[in-house]
Amino acid sequence: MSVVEKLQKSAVESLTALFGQAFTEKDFQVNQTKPKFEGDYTIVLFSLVKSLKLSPDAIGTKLGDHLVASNPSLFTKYNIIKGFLNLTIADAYWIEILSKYHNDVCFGKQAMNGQKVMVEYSSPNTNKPLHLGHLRNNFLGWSVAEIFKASGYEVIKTCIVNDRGIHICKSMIAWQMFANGATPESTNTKGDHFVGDYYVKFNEEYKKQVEELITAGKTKDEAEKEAPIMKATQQMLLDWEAGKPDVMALWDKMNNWVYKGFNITYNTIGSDFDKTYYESKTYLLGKKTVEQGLQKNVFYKEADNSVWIDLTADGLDKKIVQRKDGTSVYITQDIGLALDKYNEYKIDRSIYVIGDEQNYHMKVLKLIAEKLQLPNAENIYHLSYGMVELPTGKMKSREGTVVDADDIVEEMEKVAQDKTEELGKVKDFTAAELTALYHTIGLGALKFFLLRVDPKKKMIFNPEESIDFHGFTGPFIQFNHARIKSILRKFEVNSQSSIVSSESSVVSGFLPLEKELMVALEQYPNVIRQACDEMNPSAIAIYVYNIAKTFSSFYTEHSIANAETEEKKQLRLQLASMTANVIKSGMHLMGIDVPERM
RNA sequence: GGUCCGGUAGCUCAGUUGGAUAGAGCAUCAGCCUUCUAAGCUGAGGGUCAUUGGUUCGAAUCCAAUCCGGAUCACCA
Repeated sequence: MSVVEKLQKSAVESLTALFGQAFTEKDFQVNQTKPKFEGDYTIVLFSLVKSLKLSPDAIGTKLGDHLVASNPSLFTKYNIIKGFLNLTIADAYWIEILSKYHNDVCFGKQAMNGQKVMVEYSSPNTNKPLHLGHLRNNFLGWSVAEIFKASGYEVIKTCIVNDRGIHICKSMIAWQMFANGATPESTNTKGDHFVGDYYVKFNEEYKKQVEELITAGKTKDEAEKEAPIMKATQQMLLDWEAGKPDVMALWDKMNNWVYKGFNITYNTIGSDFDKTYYESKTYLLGKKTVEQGLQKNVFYKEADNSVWIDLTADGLDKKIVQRKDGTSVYITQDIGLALDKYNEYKIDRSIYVIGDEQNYHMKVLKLIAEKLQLPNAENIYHLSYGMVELPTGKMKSREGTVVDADDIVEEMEKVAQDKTEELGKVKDFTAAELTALYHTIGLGALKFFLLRVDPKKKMIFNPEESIDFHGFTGPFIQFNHARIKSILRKFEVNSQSSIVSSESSVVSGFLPLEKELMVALEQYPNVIRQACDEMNPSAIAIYVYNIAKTFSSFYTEHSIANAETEEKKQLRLQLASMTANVIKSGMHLMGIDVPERM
């Protein structure tokens, strides 16, 4: 039980004993006491005034007296200022609860809750490499999955690969036209970039052909429809759906190039999946669900044989779920996939990490799933995140303003290298150790940058200024971890060392910064719970930063090695050790490693 | 036009179910390395919380209207 929970429980008991009516913890609010006032936690008294018909001060005095008298081991004193009851928690209680928490939480001993959650993220297209927006998706999905794990869920990470459709055919056509048999190997190009280049070439050629046709007197619409390269692409899509062997072989070959490239990127950024779905397989499930929907009268058929659902009663529109030629559309594939996911894993919750541009689509998906009465339809959840934009607006591939994932990772590692060399603190590292360190710092900076913002909000990335390594950043936190580790090495404290016992004489009187650190450390489990409830890694990012910042102030103002007494030194070593553990654990939840030295 | 999301310091962002004098980082300015790693610490300046009205002991937070910005409303995925 956390300090706040304990306080709430005590206050409920005291109020009930004092006033003879039933109270719950919802009848009053508990906040952390603002630094300018004395105390650790504050009960806001205003909400009790009406039901008790007493002044805030009168309630506060009675409650404060009763709390201190009945829980002497928990509260030492109180004060009341303008309707706020500020309570001071006993020093010994901090030691006690921290020592318990030190064993429970820091080393991942969370009990499983028996629930299974699936997190789908990444969802790449196989016609172009990953960009900055994908990175936000990947980091978010991975982190949310880890936060679920830390909260006791069994987690299945999945990826749906969008490996079919007209856009894939564009790359294929362009390769046939312009490559002369070139391959990633022959050109020494990463597979996904290689294929992406042909996607770009397609668009260039298409644009050229359209302009030629317009010059020849066609309208824009006609030109766009009649451009030979577009016609060839549409024919290829039909051939693909018909399973024409040479088209299938080319498709297979080019997709494998892309997968090879993706795997390198995923490996670099630390994304991994327990299960990968391919749209080329799941789209076939569409037809079956449509038939079932027709039988249940959830869907209806138009005269031209196309199949629809009417969602106007739910405030949405009519949506097509199957074309008149019998082929399935986007939404139908997703329904099949949702069913498939459940059938295979019997999941309790299904999370989709997808950009907010698809809010409408996901709303429709969930609604249809519910109307079809698919198992667990109500537990489908769209974890919607905002787009990553440039200061000039959205990233546009046509204008060449897309920030490539591989490029940005490499750039961050380079910045980490420059900075590290400049500081010259790890000159004894081997080349391999240095490479690993640059990767840890560079990728850490990038991940922290993308995860520290509330997922729901769109965010702005300025490629002109590289990501900062100072202040509210990954490297700052990593730096503080390395600093602590340096001290712990010196005094041979390992992370398992037990905390100062509560009987020790050291427990009387903490410095403000010592207390601040303890209060913050104690909150870690609550922060994980909150991050899990909200599916929001930024709660972790903000928390871990605050811990690191508090430690940094502490470190500068007070010496650990030369503490006033041996007991103080032991206490500070323990606090430092726990801080390092919490930093490491919290950063891990965001997929960020912390170095021992930097 | 319908629906949804957003607007907090020059910039990027926090701000718990309404609570005390709205907070960080970057940038700017002034200090701090003989002492556990200065990727650091301390301090200063910087705000009409888009606007207006309402709800109440109390509103950045809840409600309504307005203004501005974005997303979406395909037999594309």
